[in-house]
Order: sequence, then structure tokens, then C-alpha cells
Amino acid sequence: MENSEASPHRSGCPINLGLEVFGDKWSLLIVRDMMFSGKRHFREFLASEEGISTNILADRLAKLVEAGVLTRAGDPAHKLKAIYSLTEMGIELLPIVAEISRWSRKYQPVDPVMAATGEARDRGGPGAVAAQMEALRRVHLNGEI
Amino acid sequence: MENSEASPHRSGCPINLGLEVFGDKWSLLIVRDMMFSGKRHFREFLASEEGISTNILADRLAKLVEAGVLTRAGDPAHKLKAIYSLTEMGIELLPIVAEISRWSRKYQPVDPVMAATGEARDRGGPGAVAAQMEALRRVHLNGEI
DNA sequence: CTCCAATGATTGCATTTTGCAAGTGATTGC
DNA sequence: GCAATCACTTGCAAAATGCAATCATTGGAG
Repeated sequence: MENSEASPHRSGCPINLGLEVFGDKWSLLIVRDMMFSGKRHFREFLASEEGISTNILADRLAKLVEAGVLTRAGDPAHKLKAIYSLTEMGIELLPIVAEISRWSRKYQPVDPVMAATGEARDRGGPGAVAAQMEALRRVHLNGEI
Repeated sequence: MENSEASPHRSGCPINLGLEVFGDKWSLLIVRDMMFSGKRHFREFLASEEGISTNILADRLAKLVEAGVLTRAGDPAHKLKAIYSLTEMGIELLPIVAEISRWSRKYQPVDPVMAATGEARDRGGPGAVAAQMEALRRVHLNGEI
């Protein structure tokens, strides 16, 4: 948690720059948990089925906050509780997550239960993703974007 | 390059299963090079701006072939040359790549030159991705899917 | 008050992955 | 022949990851 802007990007290619932010096995799972399970607290992310460890989770949360995908705030009721929110930048990762879901449901041995939300989104047509993003904005962005 | 099917997936979640295939900093760059630069040979991937090293490239190509995203064949003209092709599964990664491109062009300091192809695709409307996939099928899948 | 469980982390250490340079064996061009 | 080119492989240092234990703070119970 120190360097503010020393980024020597590997290249200016859009695909590469995206992968530099979330191109690992954990970051998008955190985003997924915020989007589809309403998780906001450290302990909640820790409880996910994939079993992320505390140091990796702390590292990824810090990197996502630094990248501007999440914000971190103290819970007003519990000073110990940190509460994480998606930014507009984070909410706009939903189309990417939705396309990954669609690809995996077509080509990977997904759990039918876990595939249900994605299938419902597909049945909802093109507007479903936009509607889901609007719902996330109402929860994570208190009015202001 | 040995275990054929011992995969104890971290979970059956579609997002997770996708990330297990291409959730790293290099795999989607190889796919990108095949899609947008027409690269098919080891040396061509090696020449990309991001500077992948030979062992990582060999490892990723093997993993992508094993996952069914790519196929590997000997070049009939040059026995030394291996030629890699996208499968239908690989071609259908284009919507994911396109959404990553769109997100990065909105939120990351992309190189305007490299952003041009993505911008053109966006201007082409919803059919542009499908058309690009059709073009890839004609090059990579000789008739048969 | 004191104790104690719960919070979001940090630390130490073994294992795994990555990055880099050099080398390998099989072909091809001259 | 003989150097150049091809797709890799190998060795080794550095970085990232995984795991368990631990930390400091806080809020609540007694």
C-alpha cells in the first residue's frame, strides 16, 4: 500500500490493461460475490466456496480499491467492520462477468444450481444486464456516481 | 503435461470455471493475438509487445490446447512449424475479450492506436462481434466446427 | 471495570509459479 | 556441410501463493 502511480504497463493494449487489473484467479470472484451474493465484509468473502486465504484476500481487496473498482469504508455501526462497495467502474465489470458465465455454461461442467442466475439473465434478454447494473448502483452508489 | 482428467475444480461456479481456464495474465493475450493479429506460430506470439517468455508461452499453449480452446497441428509446408488454430470454443471467447476491451477503453489509459479496432467494433453495433466470429470460423475451422 | 469473542487484517514459512538466459534437437536454406 | 530457424526445454533466482498462527482493536457480557 505505497506506490501511487509508478505503473509501467506492459502495453497500452486494452485487453492487457484489463488483465493487469483483474487478470488473476481471485479478483473477479470477489467482484462476483459482491454482485450476486451481496457480500460486503472481509469475513463474508472469506467464506466463499473456493477458499481464498486471508492474505490473498487482503491483497486483492487493497489492489481493487487502488484500481478504483471498489471503495472501502468503516461501518458506522461497527467501527471494526470495513464495508466494501462497488464503484461505477466495478459495476461495469458486470458485462464481462456475464460473458464469462455464458461461455462457461456452454463449455464447462458448471453446477446447475450456480448456473441458474446466469441462465435467468440470459432469458431476460439484453436489458437484463443493464437492469442488474441499475440495481447494483442503487445499493452501492448512494445516489452519486 | 501429464494429468488428463484429475481436475478437482475449486467450485462449479461458472465464473470460477472460466477463470480456471483463462484467469491469468497471459492466456487471453495469446487468444487476442490469434483473433486480431492473425498470429498462428510460436515465434509470432513471442514477438508481442508484452514480452512473454518462451517457457510461459509453451506452458500456456499446452494448457489452452488441453482445455480445448486451441488446436495444434504441424504446418504441411514446414515440418518444423507448429500452427495453432482457435476452436469454436476459443472463437466464442471473443464476446469476453470484446467486453474487456470496452471496459478498458472506458477506464484505463489505453493506447489510442490499439483501441481503434475495439472502437470500430463498437460502432458496428451488436452484429459486429458475430461477424468477426464468423470471419474467424472461416480462417480457423476449415468448414467443420 | 475485566474478560472474551469477533473484526479486518499481518507475519512466517513452505510450496508453487514466474521470469530470464542459455541450451536442445530437428529441419531448412545456401 | 554448416549456419540459421523452428518449437521448445532446462536451470536457477525471484516473486507470488497457500496455510497456519498471530495481531491490535473493539464491542458486549458479566
